[in-house]
Amino acid sequence: MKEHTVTIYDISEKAGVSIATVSRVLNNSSNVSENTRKKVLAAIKETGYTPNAFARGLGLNTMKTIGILTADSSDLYLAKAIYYFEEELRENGYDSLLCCTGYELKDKKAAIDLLISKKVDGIILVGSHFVYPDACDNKYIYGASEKVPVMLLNAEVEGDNIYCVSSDDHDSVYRATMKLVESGHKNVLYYYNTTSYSGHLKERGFRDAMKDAGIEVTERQFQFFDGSNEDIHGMSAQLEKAASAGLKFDAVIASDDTLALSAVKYAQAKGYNIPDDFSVIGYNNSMLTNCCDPEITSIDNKVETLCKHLTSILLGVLSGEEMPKKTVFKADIIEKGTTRLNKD
Amino acid sequence: MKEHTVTIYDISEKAGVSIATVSRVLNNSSNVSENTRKKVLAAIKETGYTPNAFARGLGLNTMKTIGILTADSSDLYLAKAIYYFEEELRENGYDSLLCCTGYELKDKKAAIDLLISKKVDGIILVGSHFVYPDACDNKYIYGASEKVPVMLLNAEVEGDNIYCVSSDDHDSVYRATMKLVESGHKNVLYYYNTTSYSGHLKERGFRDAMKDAGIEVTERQFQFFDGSNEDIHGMSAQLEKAASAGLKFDAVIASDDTLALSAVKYAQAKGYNIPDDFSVIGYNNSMLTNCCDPEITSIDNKVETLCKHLTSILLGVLSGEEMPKKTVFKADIIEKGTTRLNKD
DNA sequence: TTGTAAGCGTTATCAG
DNA sequence: CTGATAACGCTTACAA
Repeated sequence: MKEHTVTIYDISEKAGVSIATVSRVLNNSSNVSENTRKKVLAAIKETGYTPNAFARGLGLNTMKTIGILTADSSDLYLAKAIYYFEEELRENGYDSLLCCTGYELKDKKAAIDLLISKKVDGIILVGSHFVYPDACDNKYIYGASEKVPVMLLNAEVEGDNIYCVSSDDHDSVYRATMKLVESGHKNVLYYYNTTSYSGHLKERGFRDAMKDAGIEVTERQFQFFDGSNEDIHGMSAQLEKAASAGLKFDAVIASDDTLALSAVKYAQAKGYNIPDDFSVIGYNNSMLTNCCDPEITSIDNKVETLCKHLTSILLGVLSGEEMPKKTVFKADIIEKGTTRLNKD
Repeated sequence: MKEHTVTIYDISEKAGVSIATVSRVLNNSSNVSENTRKKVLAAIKETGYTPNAFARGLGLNTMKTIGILTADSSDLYLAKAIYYFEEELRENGYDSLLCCTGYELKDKKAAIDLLISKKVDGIILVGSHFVYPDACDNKYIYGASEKVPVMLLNAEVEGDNIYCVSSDDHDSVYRATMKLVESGHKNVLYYYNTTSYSGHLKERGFRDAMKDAGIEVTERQFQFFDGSNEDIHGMSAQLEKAASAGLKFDAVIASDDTLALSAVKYAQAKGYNIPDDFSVIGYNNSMLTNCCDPEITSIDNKVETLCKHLTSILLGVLSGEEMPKKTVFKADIIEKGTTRLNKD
């Protein structure tokens, strides 16, 4: 008794109609008499028939799938973004093909090619790591955009069929730095772990604020942490090392909540009183900010808002509408226990 | 000038061979003369041709895709698991279709149906939430297993074409509880936030350990937190409330690191000295355990190991091999600063 | 309102 | 070693 997967032919036979009619009821297509529709639906229910997605894909040239690329789906921030994308897309009938690429350019290229060969309808690049300072390294994005719309979260690339949604990182770090300075901090350390596009913007924000505040900065104030995203120990240790090498700082502004948390741990190990002796500002306003005591003041770049907007733009593009190529949101500074910022 | 996507016919024409031959070189199939192979490859390179995945899927009845279901891809633990799955699968030529279902049964059913209708080659259910105490609620898993192999991470269901990989949650909590008791703790509170399959095992482990230690437990010692996974505040508040209602406890064993972290915050707010007055053990040994001071002793259930094993079992099943239906790993107790456990 | 038939782009089975 | 040709299961003009 060979298992015969039920096809549209079986249904047509059982219902006593042609396959075209079956297809019509399947697609809620125009003009099917209530009577035959019922017959067909009955046959479908009886057999448990489901249309073959490949055949359908072949005919329609789409399987309603969006490729989501991210360096690391287990990163707190990226994971959140993926979550929102997946949710929004599915609510609109699209599935998500996920690719975690790591941080190597060649792996990103490979993943994007693979997604395109699998005929995704669009591609979302989650996180600023996909855009490189050297324009040449961004060619692969243009390549992809020739085939399908490419959406960037927290990054910016100009081009046909490329759409960007981001948070104004320069502005938010600028404002945060200013507040720190205005509340009396002279020696602010900038602690970062990414040299991506948005990473540069953040750093720029810091530099510009210091400049506008008339405070000289030295390169030692810029601490780059080059290790795992989860290595809180290592992060604290680096601050400790910098301090014992003579670097003075009474505040840290971090490009990421993890770094901020490590700064809190560092300061507490030193016996500093937060926020009186020492201030910290993080980035992303993730749950990590609530994990220590006092809780961490952090920049909230509203990932949910960004993701929902990005998705709606993508859906618009896919249905042929004209959509904005670039959308920028302002971030909020969420003040908690690691700062005492004078004014608003 | 209409854009004509290049097909196998174009290649066959350009190379002066039949489409069958093109297909053969495409699939490294047997017996193609070196000469014609070259011609075909040249034509392919010249045109930038890529095979149409849908057509291929139609013929082969697979697009080498695995459906990954999880309640919440932004949960720290689940996100890690997804990361490992995706990585392992892609290295073996499979893509991952991700579905975040939330915690509602009906949404899980819908998602699984959708994945099957998209013709995935297998399904991975990530996290114990997919298995319900009431067997009736697990029918949907059997339904899926009739179509494709179903893999469960941290859950157990017996059935054809269903494979389970898990960590021995009962054992690990049992051992952790015992250590706590042996190191002098009489009033251990069990703090949990899930009633899933593995949740029950953990609780069982706690109960059995207490029983074997000859310590009576009251139901008040079992605190269930029914809120967001990220609501550290709420979690601490619940402990505070229980305490002020007269519940005495000098240790917390948590079903999750988040809860453990909230216990640390609670104890520190109370001014307790950890680990001298108060001990805490978490679960998952996630980065959260390193976020506070002292750092949290936690049960490491080796998610990476589990995921890699699960994937290799799935791959085995897909290639027709006989594979173990149930694989259980022992967890480790990683002792850090929130406990002082006497012996090993 | 319904049916017929022509694709969609592969793979696989035969012959040659 | 290579070429016809029949699936694969569905959508969609075009006819009726």
